[in-house]
Amino acid sequence: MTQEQYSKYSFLLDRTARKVKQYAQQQFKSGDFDVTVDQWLVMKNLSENDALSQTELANLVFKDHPTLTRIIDLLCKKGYVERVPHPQDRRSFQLHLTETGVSKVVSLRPEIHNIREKAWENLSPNDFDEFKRILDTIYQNLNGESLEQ
Amino acid sequence: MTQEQYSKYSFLLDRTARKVKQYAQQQFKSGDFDVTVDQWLVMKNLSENDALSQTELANLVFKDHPTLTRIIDLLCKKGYVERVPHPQDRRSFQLHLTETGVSKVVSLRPEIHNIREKAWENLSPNDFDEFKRILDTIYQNLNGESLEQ
DNA sequence: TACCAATAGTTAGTGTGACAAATATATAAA
DNA sequence: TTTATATATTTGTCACACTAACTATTGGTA
Repeated sequence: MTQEQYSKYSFLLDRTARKVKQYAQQQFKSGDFDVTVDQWLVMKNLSENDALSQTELANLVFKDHPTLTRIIDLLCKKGYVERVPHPQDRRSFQLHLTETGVSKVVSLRPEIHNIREKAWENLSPNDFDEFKRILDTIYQNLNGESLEQ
Repeated sequence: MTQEQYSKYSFLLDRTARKVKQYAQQQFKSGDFDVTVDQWLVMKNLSENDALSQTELANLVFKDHPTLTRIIDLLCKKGYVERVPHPQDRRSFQLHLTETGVSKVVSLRPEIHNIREKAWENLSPNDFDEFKRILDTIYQNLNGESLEQ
């Protein structure tokens, strides 16, 4: 394997990830879901874990704080999420889905599963295992680098 | 494999791709490369194919036209790329690297290979083949969908 | 108590990605 | 020639990623 190849694999990874996101976003749009792919990810996690702080949620979805702040802003505007002041710590909020937000998650969940399925056609169960193992290896190779410096 | 899993794999793919890009960008920054990861991709392709039009280049790097226009704008400002009017077609340009751009590519190429290599540690040659096959399968599953509608 | 470091979250700036619409030019058809 | 259609690029808008800088608050420590 020549060094040149490493850049090609990085490119391929980026290209495919963008395609997967773009495809999902197009389907979200044509289905009038009223949320983006990333907004959905946030709502889904909130539906499974109530009263998270923004920092806890950011760690769950692997987004940085400024990005999450804006996504939460948008979801609040849309009426799907509320920031509730933390009873003890005035710096932080407890996030939770509104009634509207909960029913949105319930109604979208099965549709989104169908959309996500499309990407994984023509792959075997073993392929999924391999794929996950390789992605995790790559992630770990690059993670924690900042601690070593 | 339950339906729920498909979303998890999509998430894992997105997370890893972002990590790979973020790691490279951090290294670019700490090395004072004066270009971003995507700007580098564009310059590398221009160094291998001179006098491309923006459309041809966009197809090579899988970016849409507005995105490429803005990346080229930035590279022109930095003095690495020039737009030369096409001799026959006044709508389009022939892109080429300036002298400065060429020497930038020459000097950065080996450093970037080292950076890219880091992501692929602890993986076997067979893993690379599998990874490429799976990524290509996913891409093809979602590509051309717009033609079928 | 007063100070100080750490933490939670926001804001600002830049770059990128996707999409729609606009402009200019080229090419083909009537 | 005029019209219609296609192509190349740009502009505008919204969303997301990352960095750096900032505010407010907390908690420990002198």
